[in-house]
Amino acid sequence: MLGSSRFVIGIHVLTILARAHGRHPVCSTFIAQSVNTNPVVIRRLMANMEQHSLVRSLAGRKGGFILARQPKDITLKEIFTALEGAELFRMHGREPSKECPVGASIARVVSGPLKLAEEAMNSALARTTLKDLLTEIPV
Amino acid sequence: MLGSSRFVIGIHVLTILARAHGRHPVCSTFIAQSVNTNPVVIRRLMANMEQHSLVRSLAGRKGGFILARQPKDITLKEIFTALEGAELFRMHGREPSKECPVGASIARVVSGPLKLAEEAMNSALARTTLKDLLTEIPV
DNA sequence: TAATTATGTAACCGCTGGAGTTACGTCTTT
DNA sequence: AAAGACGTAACTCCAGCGGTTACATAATTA
Repeated sequence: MLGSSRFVIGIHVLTILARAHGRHPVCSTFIAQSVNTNPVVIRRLMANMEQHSLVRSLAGRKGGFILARQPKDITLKEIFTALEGAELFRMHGREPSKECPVGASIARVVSGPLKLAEEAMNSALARTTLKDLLTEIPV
Repeated sequence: MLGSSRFVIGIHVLTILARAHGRHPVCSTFIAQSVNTNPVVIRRLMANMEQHSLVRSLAGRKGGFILARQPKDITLKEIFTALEGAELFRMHGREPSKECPVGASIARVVSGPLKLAEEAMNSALARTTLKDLLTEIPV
């Protein structure tokens, strides 16, 4: 299982922004109430998502967050990459023994199949956009 | 990223067993040296893998672990399921607010796409067997 | 211009889970 | 009966996530 719930929270947050898209910014306090967490937690997520050009922040009174792009152009894959990082599989904590033929080559041997699996997951995530999710949520 | 390195360690361990397949059991101490960890860590992994019929343990002197099936019939998908559990994505830690339309429906809306992504990853992992990995490791 | 209300971020705390280790009971072979 | 293997409990250490408070900074607006 993933180490954190940042991905699902990120989808939640961006779906809220998609609902307000083109109308008004949404502040971290409002979002935090929907997610049932602290506003600072939301702002920390937003920092990552702003770096990946998913959202923009507007400072000052009447500020908040808005989508940086159209809901139809933002996919779950991008959200995942922004919040969970590129690496899906955690490798050995300590270096395996180079004395053992398996230990010496396992990292290389395993990298191909794991990369394919990661790409398969990313491709699936890329098929869903925020707009897709929005259509399933009542107005 | 995944919460643990149990999956990659599991692949490592089973590859060692595949190399000895049909010849002799391998003890947890030997495996632990290759993985560079403690024998107990290995035995704990093995408990899960035995439950999923990937390995069998032989007690007593000259005991150890052997594959429960042929290397060509054990896929990375099974190893993943045995060691990381079925759930790939971690959901909200606290329940979202039901007052907000997004909070009230996000879990349901997101479940479909996430399940597809998980299945895509599993399908990719199912395409690699222990035998495939073995052919890439020097004798 | 001053009050209000946002974000940005540091700092700290508590909890959980993975991983490492020791210890010991049990089982099978020799 | 001794040796050497697994099974498992119990303990520790540590990293990372998530929650919280606090405060500097920025932009609106009365």
